[in-house]
Amino acid sequence: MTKQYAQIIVDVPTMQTDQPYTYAVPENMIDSLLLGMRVTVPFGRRNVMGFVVGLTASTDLPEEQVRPIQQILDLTPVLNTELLNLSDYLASETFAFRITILQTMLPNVFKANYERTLRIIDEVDDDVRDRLFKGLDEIAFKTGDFTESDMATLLKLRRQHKIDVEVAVHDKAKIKTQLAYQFSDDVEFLEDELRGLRSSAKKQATLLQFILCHLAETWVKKDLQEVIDISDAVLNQAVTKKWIMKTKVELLRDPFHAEVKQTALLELNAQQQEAYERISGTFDAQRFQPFLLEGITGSGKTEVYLQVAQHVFEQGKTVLFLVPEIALTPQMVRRVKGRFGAQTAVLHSGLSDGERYDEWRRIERGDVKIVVGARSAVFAPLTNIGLIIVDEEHETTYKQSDNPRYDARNIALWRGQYYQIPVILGSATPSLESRARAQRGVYELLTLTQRAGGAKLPSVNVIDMKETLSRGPETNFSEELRIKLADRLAKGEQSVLMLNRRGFSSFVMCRDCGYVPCDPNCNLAMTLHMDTHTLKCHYCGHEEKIPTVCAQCGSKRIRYYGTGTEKVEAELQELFPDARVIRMDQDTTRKKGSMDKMLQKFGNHEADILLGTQMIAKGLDFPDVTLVGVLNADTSLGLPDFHASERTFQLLTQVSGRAGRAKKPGEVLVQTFNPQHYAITYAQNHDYEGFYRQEMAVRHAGNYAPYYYTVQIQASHSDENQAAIQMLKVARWLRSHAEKDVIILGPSPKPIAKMRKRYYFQIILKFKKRNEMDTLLQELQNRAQKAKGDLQLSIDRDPVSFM
DNA sequence: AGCACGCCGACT
DNA sequence: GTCGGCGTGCTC
Repeated sequence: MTKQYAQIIVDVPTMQTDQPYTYAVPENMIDSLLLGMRVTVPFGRRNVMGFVVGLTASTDLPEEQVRPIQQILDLTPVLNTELLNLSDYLASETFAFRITILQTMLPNVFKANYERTLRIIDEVDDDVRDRLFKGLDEIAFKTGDFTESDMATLLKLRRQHKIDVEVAVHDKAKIKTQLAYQFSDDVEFLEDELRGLRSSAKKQATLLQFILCHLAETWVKKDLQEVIDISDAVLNQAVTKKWIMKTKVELLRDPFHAEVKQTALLELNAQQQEAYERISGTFDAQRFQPFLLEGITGSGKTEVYLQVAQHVFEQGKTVLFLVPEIALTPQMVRRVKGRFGAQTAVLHSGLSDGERYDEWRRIERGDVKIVVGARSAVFAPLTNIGLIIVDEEHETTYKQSDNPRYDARNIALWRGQYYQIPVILGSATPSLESRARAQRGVYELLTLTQRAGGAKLPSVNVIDMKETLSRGPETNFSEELRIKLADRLAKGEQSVLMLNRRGFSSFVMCRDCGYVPCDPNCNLAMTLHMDTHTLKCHYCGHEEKIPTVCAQCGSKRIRYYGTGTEKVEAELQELFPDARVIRMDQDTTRKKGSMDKMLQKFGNHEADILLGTQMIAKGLDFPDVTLVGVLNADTSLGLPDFHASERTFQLLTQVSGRAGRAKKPGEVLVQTFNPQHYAITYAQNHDYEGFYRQEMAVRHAGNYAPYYYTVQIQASHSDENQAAIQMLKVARWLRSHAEKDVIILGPSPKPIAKMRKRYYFQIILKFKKRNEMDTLLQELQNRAQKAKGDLQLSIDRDPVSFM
C-alpha cells in the first residue's frame, strides 16, 4: 500500500497559519478521503477542522513531523476543484486568509463547532470543585464562561495534570433524515412467508403482497403507511422477519413550495433580438465573453436574460443569476420562478442556516437548474454552468464590505472564464469601470434604447429648492410638486416619492448654542426616530430618549433638523389629509415579508402615494404610477467619496424609471439645491452616455478609477494617538517602498473616525501597475500582523465607499 | 486562536 | 530559591 499525504488548510484564521499543512492519510481513509472534504486534524495540542486542498504521494517533511488525519467529516466533498481554484484566486485578490475564504464560500452550517469539556482527573480544592465545576466531575465550557482569574486557576490545574480538557470538533451540518424501509428482493423467500401466514394475519398478507409488487424498493415510512394502512407493530414484525430493512433517507425541507403559474415568453423587439442572438451565439461557440447590456429602465433586459437562459437550458446547462438584493427585487424573482418553476433555487438573506443548507444541497445534488441570489450566491455549487447574469451590475451591494472583501462581479467573470461561457452584466446606468471596459472592447456592449411596449421615458423637471425656500416657510414640498400631487390624486393615479437619505440623517440641535447630541461610543450625530421618540446611532445601535433640555447650555429650545420619512409623511398628511400613503423605510420593512406585502398593497391600488427611501428606486414595476417626486436629490452629492456623482446619477435615473412604464405617460419632479450639477442635468435628459463622458473626464483629471486602481488601507486602534502614529509609519513605509508614480493620500481620520470605541484612520493609494503594488500590499499585511498592539489593519481593493 | 516556553521581577 | 507576570514563537 502506498502512503498518501493531504494538504490541509486549518481552521485557524491568522497570518502565520495561512498555509497548507501536510498530514498523513491513515490507510483506512485512503479510499474515502477526497479533495475538498472537511477533516479534523491534530494541530498543536488540540484538534481543529480543516479542508483538504491537495493530495500527494510524497512529502519533503521528515516522517516524524507528519501527523495523521483524525477524522473525515464529509461523505462527499463540499468543494469541487473549480471552487478550490477560485479560493486561490480570491485569497490573492482580497488579502484574506484561505480558511476565511473557504468558509465564506459555504453555508454557515459547515463551520466547525468546537465543544470543550473540562474533566477533573485528580484531587482538587473543594472550592474549585464546588464553584467552577458546580460539584460535578466534568463540565462543558465555552470561551467567556469563566472570568480571567478563574481561567488562570484552571490553566494552572491543567499544568499540574489535575484537570484535563477535551476538544471535540462537531459538524453543524446535520442531514435531516426520515425513517424508511428497504424491501427485500428475495421473491421465493417472500412467497414462502406469504404461504406460511395464518389466515387471520390479514395486515401482514397485505404488506407482503405490496412488497412483492415493489421488490427491492425503498419506501419512506410515512408514505408507506399512507398507501397501505399498516400499523407500526406490523412493520416492526416485518423487520424481525427480514422482509424489510430499516434505513434512513435524506429529508429536504422545501422553503419555497408556493406554486407559480408559468409565464409565457414575450416577443423581443429588434434590439432585444440582436442582444439575444449575440449572447446565445457566444454560448453556442463555447467562448468566454462578458457582455455589458446597457438598457434604459423598462427596456426589457429581464426578458433578454430569461430567453438566453431558456436557450442555455435547452442545451442541458445551468444558469447563475445574481441580483443586488433579493428583498428589493421580489418582482424579478417571481418572474424567474414563473418561467423556470421548481428548478429554481432562490438564495436570500431571509433563509435560516438550515434552509440555506438545504438549498445548497439541492443545488449541489443537481436538482436545480437556475440559482437566483444576491452576492453570496455567486458561490453556488452549480456545475455545468452555461450562463451567468449579473443584474444591475453597478450596484455596490455586489462588493462585500467586510472580510473577505470580495466583489461578486469579478467572481462571476472568473467563473465565466472557467466555464468558457457568456457573462451578462446588465444595467441602465453601468458603473464607470464596466462602461470603460466596454469602450476598450474587453466587454461587448449591447444597448437597448427603447422601452418595451413603446412606452416613453418620463419627462423630468428640476425644481430649485433655494427659490422655494426663499419664497416661503421651510417645507419639503415645492409648489410644483404640491400641484402635481393634487392633480394625480384627483385623477386617481399613483405617485412615488423618494427621500434620498444616502449619507444623510435627521438630527436634533439646540437653537441657542448649536449643540447636537452625539452618541457616546461613535461620536456621531444621532438620528431622530419619531415613532419610538428616541435618538439612535446608526452605527452601533446606541439608543436614548430625546432630550428636552440642551446638555451643553441648558436651553429648552431643542429643535429637529433634517428630514426623516416620518416627518415627510406627517407633512404629506397635512397637505393631503385624504391621501392614502404607504411609508417604506428601514423601520417599516424590517419584518420579513413586510416589504413584499406593502408593494402588493400599492400594486392593488390600496394607496395613492408610496413614500420611501432609495429602496423604492429599484426594480418596481407599477403601470399606474405617473408621477415620481425626488424630495432632495442632492444629499448624496456631498458624500466624501469620488463616486458621489455616479451614485446620484444612478439613483435619479433608477427612480425616474418607475414612472410611466405602461400606456400613461410619466412625469418626474426632482427637487434640489444644485440644479446645475451635471449628475442632475444628465439624469434629467436621460443621457447616460453624456454623463459617462463628463464623469470620465472628471475621473481622469482627479486620477481616479477607472484610470487608476484604488486601494484603501484602514486601521483602527483603541487609542487615538496610537492609531495615528501607526498609520503614519505605514504611510512612511509605503512612500519609501512604492514606485514614484503611486499616489499616496493620508493617513487621515475616516469621515466616521470613531466607531464602536475604536479610532479609524485610512490611507488611499492610487496606482497604475497592479502586480507590483500587490506584492507590496501583501508584505504590508505580513508586517502589520507581526506588529504588536491591537492595531487592526485591513486592505480593501476598489473600495465602494470611503465612509 | 491557543498554548508552551522562557525571561524577569517579587516574594514566602 | 520559587512563583507567576507577560512577550515570543510554533502548530504539519
